[in-house]
Amino acid sequence: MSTIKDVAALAKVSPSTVSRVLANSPRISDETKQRVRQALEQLDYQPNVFARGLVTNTASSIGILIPPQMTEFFANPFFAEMMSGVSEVARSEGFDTVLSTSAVDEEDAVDRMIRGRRVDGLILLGSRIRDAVLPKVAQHQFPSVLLGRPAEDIPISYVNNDNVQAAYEATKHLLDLGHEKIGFLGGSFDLVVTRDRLEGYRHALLEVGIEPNTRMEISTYFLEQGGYQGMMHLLALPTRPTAVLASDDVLAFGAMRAAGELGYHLPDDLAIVGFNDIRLAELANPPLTSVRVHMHELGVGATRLLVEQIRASKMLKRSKIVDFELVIRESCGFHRNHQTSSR
Amino acid sequence: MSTIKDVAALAKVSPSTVSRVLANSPRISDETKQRVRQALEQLDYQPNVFARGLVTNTASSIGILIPPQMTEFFANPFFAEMMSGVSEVARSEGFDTVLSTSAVDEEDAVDRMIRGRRVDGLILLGSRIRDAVLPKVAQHQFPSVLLGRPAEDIPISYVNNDNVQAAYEATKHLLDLGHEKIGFLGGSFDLVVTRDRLEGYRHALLEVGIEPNTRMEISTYFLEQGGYQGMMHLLALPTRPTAVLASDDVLAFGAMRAAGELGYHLPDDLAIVGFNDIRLAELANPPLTSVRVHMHELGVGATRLLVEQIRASKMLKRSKIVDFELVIRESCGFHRNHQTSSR
DNA sequence: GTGAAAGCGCTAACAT
DNA sequence: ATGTTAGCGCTTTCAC
Repeated sequence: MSTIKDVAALAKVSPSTVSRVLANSPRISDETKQRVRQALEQLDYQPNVFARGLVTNTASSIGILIPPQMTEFFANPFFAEMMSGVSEVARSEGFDTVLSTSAVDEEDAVDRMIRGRRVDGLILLGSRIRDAVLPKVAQHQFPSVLLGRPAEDIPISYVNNDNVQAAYEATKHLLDLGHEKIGFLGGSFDLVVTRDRLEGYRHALLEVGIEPNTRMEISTYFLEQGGYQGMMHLLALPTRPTAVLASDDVLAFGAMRAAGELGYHLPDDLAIVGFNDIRLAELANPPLTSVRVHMHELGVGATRLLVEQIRASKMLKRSKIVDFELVIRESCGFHRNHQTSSR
Repeated sequence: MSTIKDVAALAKVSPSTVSRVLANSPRISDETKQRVRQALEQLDYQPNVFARGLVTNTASSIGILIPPQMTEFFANPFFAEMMSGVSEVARSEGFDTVLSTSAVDEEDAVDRMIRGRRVDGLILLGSRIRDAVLPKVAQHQFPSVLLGRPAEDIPISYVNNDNVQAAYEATKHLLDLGHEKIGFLGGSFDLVVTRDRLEGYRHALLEVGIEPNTRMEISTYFLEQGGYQGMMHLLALPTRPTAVLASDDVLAFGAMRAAGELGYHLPDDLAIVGFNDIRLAELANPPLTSVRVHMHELGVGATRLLVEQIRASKMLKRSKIVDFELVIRESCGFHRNHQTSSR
């Protein structure tokens, strides 16, 4: 393993000169650069990231903070697509991507990442009410981007969908189809995304004079199994919903399975709308109407915002709202046209 | 940001004593430990990973090398589940997980990771014929585990399924159902996994006296769209297959979509078997028969093997074959029983 | 335009 | 049981 000294010796210059060539300093003569580069090549030199990091205080890597509860992170195609966007931008900007899964103590994980200087910036997933991580990064003024939006007024950059409006439009679609008993199937009510979608859902109902019924609003865990259980719950109600807005396609799939097992037929007996429009939504039986949120673009946008902050070496408060579209398929009636409503 | 010196000053000891307390050295008196720990706490000390890494030459992190072609990495639930296994073990063993996506030059990425000391070990994905990365890690004697098996005889640890046997059994199942024209839908023929599954498929055919027909063996890209195109190809053949073995559930989904669009009805007109048994296989229409490969366990096994090598600080040649099961569902006939055949 | 020297924060001999 | 010292490999003043 050759060091900068070895290169220097071979090129008959000092280590500092090699370092300058590495940084492509304009103050080094072309001739010397040539010679050093050749030595670099010959010794197949690779800089030691620790030595470099120790002096520059940068890690050339960004962290993805996966909340402890989010075991579903890896299971959900939503996150996978988002990650592909993150990874794409990170790589092209010269950053590695570090996954931080903090089983137990999330705050501790943040500390390790930030203060241990392991990463230069953080992408935060899934904000919740009274989130402890957000104030922490804000306090440290650590470059960070939230995927979602902060619940409280915390100065942090974020990339989000307009979830209130999206849920509003999706619910409106169900109302337009004549449904009056519409259920809501979401993740934890502590999650901002759940709250926002619930708000949009309620708003649509109220607008046409339907009083939201909390019995119809189910909070469950973000997995197929959660959707299954939630749907069983909804269908057991004295007056069951004829339509359901699921806050995630995977929940919708679970709901469809529950409905199927009990002999309900979609879309005749029951309409279902999902969220995220993962690739398999189209392949479900029947194909699932879903709100497309452009997951890849969310990841790209978040990472761009993050890199910008890292370059400026400070926390910025910026935000970006990514478009959505309601993709209408057979799961809530045979409107064959791929009608979209965007903003 | 407090350093070890600050802690030392506060606790009125030397930096080395603090370092020893951090490492929980038995040679430090309980009294001193107490005092140092209090100082640690008070200053909210976090070790600088670079300084530590520079001297210990360890990164406390493992890398996942995602091959350039594998854009499908993130899109495929297979990898997501595998990652959850990796991440689980890594975290519990005190390692961070670094994702390395090398758009262009994979060998270069390996160099950066290995020689830049960015990670202590590597998990390699998707080996292919004449893979350039494998010899490289072997030459460096760098702790690594391949997910799959090496094509050539390269001394490297790996975790794999018995893909030959799995494809054999899956094909046998189709033969037993009376099919004689069976197509194969796989990824690149350069991939060892494709070759192995193709071998098992051919073996099953030959065993009952059917000569494999290369026209029936399609190589496509590992996405739903690839499965769709491949299936279109197969169905356009003069004598179309009545059954298809897909080397991935996502391919199978694409194949199902193609069949559906052309008006074929599963399982009457066409039987399909997939690979991996991702969660959504059960939810497809009809539910997809698939070879369950225990993706999570593959990730766990690979990471355990890797950590072992890192601890031994050398490359080991060990391997582990993870069981598979053929999970029979409606996509190839109504054998309702969840019959499994394992080895 | 290039070299010498200091120092980033930590660990690990080597002392005592 | 604890302190002193050197040094990991690099960047960056400060000289010249």
